Amino acid sequence: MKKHIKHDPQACSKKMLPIQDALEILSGKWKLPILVALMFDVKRFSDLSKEIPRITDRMLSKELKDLEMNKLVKRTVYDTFPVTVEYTMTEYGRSLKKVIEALGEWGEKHREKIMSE
Amino acid sequence: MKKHIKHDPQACSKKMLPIQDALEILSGKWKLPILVALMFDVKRFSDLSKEIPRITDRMLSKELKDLEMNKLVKRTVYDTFPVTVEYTMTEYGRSLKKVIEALGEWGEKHREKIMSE
DNA sequence: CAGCATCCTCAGTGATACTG
DNA sequence: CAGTATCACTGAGGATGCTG
Repeated sequence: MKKHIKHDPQACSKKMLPIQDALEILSGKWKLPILVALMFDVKRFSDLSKEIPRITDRMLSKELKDLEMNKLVKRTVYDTFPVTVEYTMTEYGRSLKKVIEALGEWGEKHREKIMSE
Repeated sequence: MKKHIKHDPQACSKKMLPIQDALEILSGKWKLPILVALMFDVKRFSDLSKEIPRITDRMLSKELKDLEMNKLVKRTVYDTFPVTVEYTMTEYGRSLKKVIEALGEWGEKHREKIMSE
């Protein structure tokens, strides 16, 4: 029933934009590792650098800026010498957890599916 | 309480791989538009080409191959002249719908959040 | 310590023309 | 119709060295 309904591709495109926003925010090689690293603890720049294998300072800096712009991560500067900077996942950032879990669960099943040929 | 629990970054990395698999499968400029186009209807190559603005044949072909490799899409060739090829979303492909919806819902809220500054 | 500036490489994508 | 072949371009990301 209702097979005659026409699915407007334009309407679909409107739905697509937020999906692509979300994908873009998680896209790139380092966003997820950084978010995971900040999921449980506040970390400093050098902590993240050590904890995330092979990331360069340049990329860490750039990705943290992106995440900060999207309000997923908060940057706090302390007036010490040399300066200390702490990165925290915001409460809003934690709202991504559900999405990430959904991705993870599907990915898990996908691994099984593909491995079993 | 339980603040003293140490969160093993190695354990986290293991969790991360399937998440990144899922992200990779949806990554790129055209995967989502193609999946959306096939969500409700079987389509032929030229249908998809028309329906997805600005996609080139080259990319359409490549992305369809990727999706087929991941068993999200099925390719059926009909022995007509010239040949006819149909692309269908598999049942398995539909299992992505929940994930995509999760992304979409978060993306929706994110738009509001960012727009409201 | 927490980055930035510079230069470089390459995978992803686009443009165009061609084919079974 | 349903692609493939070829070339060209761009931007993500890497390497290295420098700085407040």
